[in-house]
Amino acid sequence: MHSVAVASRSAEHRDSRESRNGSTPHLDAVSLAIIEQLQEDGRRPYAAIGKAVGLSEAAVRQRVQKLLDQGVMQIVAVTDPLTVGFRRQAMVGINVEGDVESIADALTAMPEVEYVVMTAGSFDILAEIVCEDDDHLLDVINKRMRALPGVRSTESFVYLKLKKQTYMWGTR
Amino acid sequence: MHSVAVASRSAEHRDSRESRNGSTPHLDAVSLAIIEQLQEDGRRPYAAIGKAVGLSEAAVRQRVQKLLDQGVMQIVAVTDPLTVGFRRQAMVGINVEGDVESIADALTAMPEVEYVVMTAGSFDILAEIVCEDDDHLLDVINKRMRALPGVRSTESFVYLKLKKQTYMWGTR
DNA sequence: GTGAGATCTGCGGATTCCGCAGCCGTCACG
DNA sequence: CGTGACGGCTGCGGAATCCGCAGATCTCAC
Repeated sequence: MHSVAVASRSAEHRDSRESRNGSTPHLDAVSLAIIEQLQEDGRRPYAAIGKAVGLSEAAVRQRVQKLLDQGVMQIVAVTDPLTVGFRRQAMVGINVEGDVESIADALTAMPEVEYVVMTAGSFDILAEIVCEDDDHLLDVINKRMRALPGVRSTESFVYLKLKKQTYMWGTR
Repeated sequence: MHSVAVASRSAEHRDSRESRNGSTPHLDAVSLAIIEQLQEDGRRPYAAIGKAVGLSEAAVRQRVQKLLDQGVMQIVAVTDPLTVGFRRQAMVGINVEGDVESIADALTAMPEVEYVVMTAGSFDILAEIVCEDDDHLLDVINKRMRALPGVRSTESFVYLKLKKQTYMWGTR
């Protein structure tokens, strides 16, 4: 059993070395498994996770802490904003002239903007907005987003009903 | 101090009664505050939350359990899928003829679909897809989504870079 | 007014969290 | 080849947390 543990550990090292091609800080199979456990239940005890992935409780704790520190993962409560008092949400498609990334950064700085992604297709950027009411939504879109220099046009999709929202990738 | 606690409790009751107009199961100020605490840190101890919102540890535990059971909130680990090995993501705008909700339900049943929302605007539905590679993405969009009866057209926005992803509404 | 229901509190006992020391690999360097 | 630094895992206690339960209080309905 001891030799098995050693073998699996060196295998992980091989994995982490191979996956160091991208800019993102590696991620071996064990950390993946830990993340999957926490995607099922963000409060699952470290000992239970350790049993599931074949690691001691302390090792799981150290890895989780590292993943959090590195920003690879965050453990949070998520809700349907509509049930929490945010009446108006919208996805906004944006076309940009000039530097797309600087516009995206400007959007990122807005607290009402929950989600910003650069895309290929008929929009350069998609941004999700969460507001308390129509006035607030209108203000953000027309006064603040369209006022950014370089924003050529925007198209809004106001949310009527949220049907699905999961965070289970890797768990299927 | 005892009378103060009683007063605040009856105030909460008033809140919950007022907010019972929507179809969603109420949500008083204390539960809101608990959710905010867990949005900052999903593993925060119940006692610490209780101190912050003015409730005993056991009461916080009962409320959190209830919020989870009711599906109002979930405590999970969230990551940037790109760092976890899912190379291709896309937002897909969909136009529907006939019953929009049944199409949305069909999309919800697909494991690759992370996010489904019914919208007003030039799309009836927005769906976010998370896939491992281009083949997988192509398969989901062309073979499965466009094959649904009632789907008139789709437009895809492949993700190039995720710039922001937060879950802090209510905490600002 | 009386009982059902919901929610909060307080309290042990079991479980979990957390820091620390020690061990064992790998790697770099002389 | 040896040696020292470093990262990661284990095991171990003590402190903190979790969890179920019984009792109290308030509301609501009949």
